[in-house]
Amino acid sequence: MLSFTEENYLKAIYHLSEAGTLPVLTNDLADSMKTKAASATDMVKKLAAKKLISYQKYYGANLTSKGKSDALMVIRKHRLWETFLVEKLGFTWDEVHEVAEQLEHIQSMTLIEKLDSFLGFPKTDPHGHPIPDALGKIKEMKQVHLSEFPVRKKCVVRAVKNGSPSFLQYLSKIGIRIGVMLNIVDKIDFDGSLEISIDHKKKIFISKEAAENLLVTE
Amino acid sequence: MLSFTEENYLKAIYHLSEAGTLPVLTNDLADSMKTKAASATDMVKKLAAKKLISYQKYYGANLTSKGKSDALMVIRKHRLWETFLVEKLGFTWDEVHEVAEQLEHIQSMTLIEKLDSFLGFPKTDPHGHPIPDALGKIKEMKQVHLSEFPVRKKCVVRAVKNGSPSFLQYLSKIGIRIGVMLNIVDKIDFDGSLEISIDHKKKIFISKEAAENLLVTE
DNA sequence: TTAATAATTTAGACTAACCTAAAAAATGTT
DNA sequence: AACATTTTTTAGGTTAGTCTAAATTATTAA
Ligand SMILES: [Mn+2]
Ligand SMILES: [Mn+2]
Ligand SMILES: [Mn+2]
Ligand SMILES: [Mn+2]
Repeated sequence: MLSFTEENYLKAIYHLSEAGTLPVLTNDLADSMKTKAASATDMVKKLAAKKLISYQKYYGANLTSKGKSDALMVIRKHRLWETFLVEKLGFTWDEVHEVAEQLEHIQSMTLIEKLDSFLGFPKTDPHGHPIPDALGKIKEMKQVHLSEFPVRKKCVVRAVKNGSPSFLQYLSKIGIRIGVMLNIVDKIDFDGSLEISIDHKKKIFISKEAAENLLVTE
Repeated sequence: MLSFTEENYLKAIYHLSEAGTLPVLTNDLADSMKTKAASATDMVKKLAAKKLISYQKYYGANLTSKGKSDALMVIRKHRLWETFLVEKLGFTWDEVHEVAEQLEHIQSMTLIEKLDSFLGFPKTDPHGHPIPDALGKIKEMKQVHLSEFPVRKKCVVRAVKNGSPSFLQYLSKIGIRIGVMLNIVDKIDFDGSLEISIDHKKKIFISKEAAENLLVTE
């Protein structure tokens, strides 16, 4: 059985290999875990000994298929709990991540399957992120960053990329939620900021950085 | 902030001082924590340094008022989660304890208050045990062991004393649940076993030990 | 009231996860 | 190709929680 820490490292390696390039480098892993490179080295050695990653000195780490499915199970739990907190307990989407970081480590298959059923087998979490199924299969969605979307063509917000509380609170404040319809009215060359309309109603300017953290589809 | 282990020790000290005589002795604490006396000694020293218990060498430990309220908060969480598992997720009463042992350590006051509200502010958990309120106040119930109850006088099952899965499964099998009406038809002098009727219907014999672990009221 | 027994504490050691500082390897630059 | 810089690993140490074995204190019995 894995410790909380081992589970957190596996999840971090998964997310880093999703985002960046393979293999996952020690310094990136240490940053992501808010720890030091020496500690990350200790842990990758341990995970490699458990065959959850393949690891070569000075080269980096890659999840094995066992490691990947363990990581996906932690992510499944995290996202199901976030969904529970929002849908059933009335948390807002900016409050749930921290609590889910703890709940994702509860050890009980029965619990997570019953929770999934209680929630009606949701496909995505409150941030629009896909929830892996009981077998660890995750449905990749072909979404594009709002910053790359064409001007004057309506799109729907599907997910946030950066899920930090401050970004989520900002989105709530300006009326952007999952499912909302956007339209890029104008793109400002100077700084890459966008003038957008939200649900055909109010127009507002958002920064390039904000637009890069919104995932949309047609 | 307390570690999982510290919380578990505090809870054990609370339950031992509830059940037995004060102060709580090292060996009893070690047994209850399924560890060794030397480890229990280490921990009582630490808890005493944190002013959660008073402790004198060779004498034993008593909770301070801070220690008691911390213990009661863990118990509140444990019992609310057990209630959630049974009421909302469809667990049976013999399955929930182990999972609640993990869930009781999740750190979030907001979470537990929202959970309480979601459950409709339950007063007791699935085993009939009282749930401390948000201030740590616990409502003591004047219940009596079925083994001490008079013959041929109807009573209602309010709680189980021993909550082990095997006892709970046995109770389910013979149709004893919280709220069921019992009547002692006969008391067997030989071994203290009881012949009882359940809900005015079927009659059955139960052992003295079983009767000592059922709490009833008139 | 002394001796035997039981309970408790101390001593010393282990593991997981972390740290800092130093050494080694890889990478970049002239 | 040689040197400088960055990245990564190793060495050695810390803390929380555990253990076994030995020492100490308390309790019971002769
Ligand atoms: Mn999250
Ligand atoms: Mn999420
Ligand atoms: Mn329980
Ligand atoms: Mn209970």
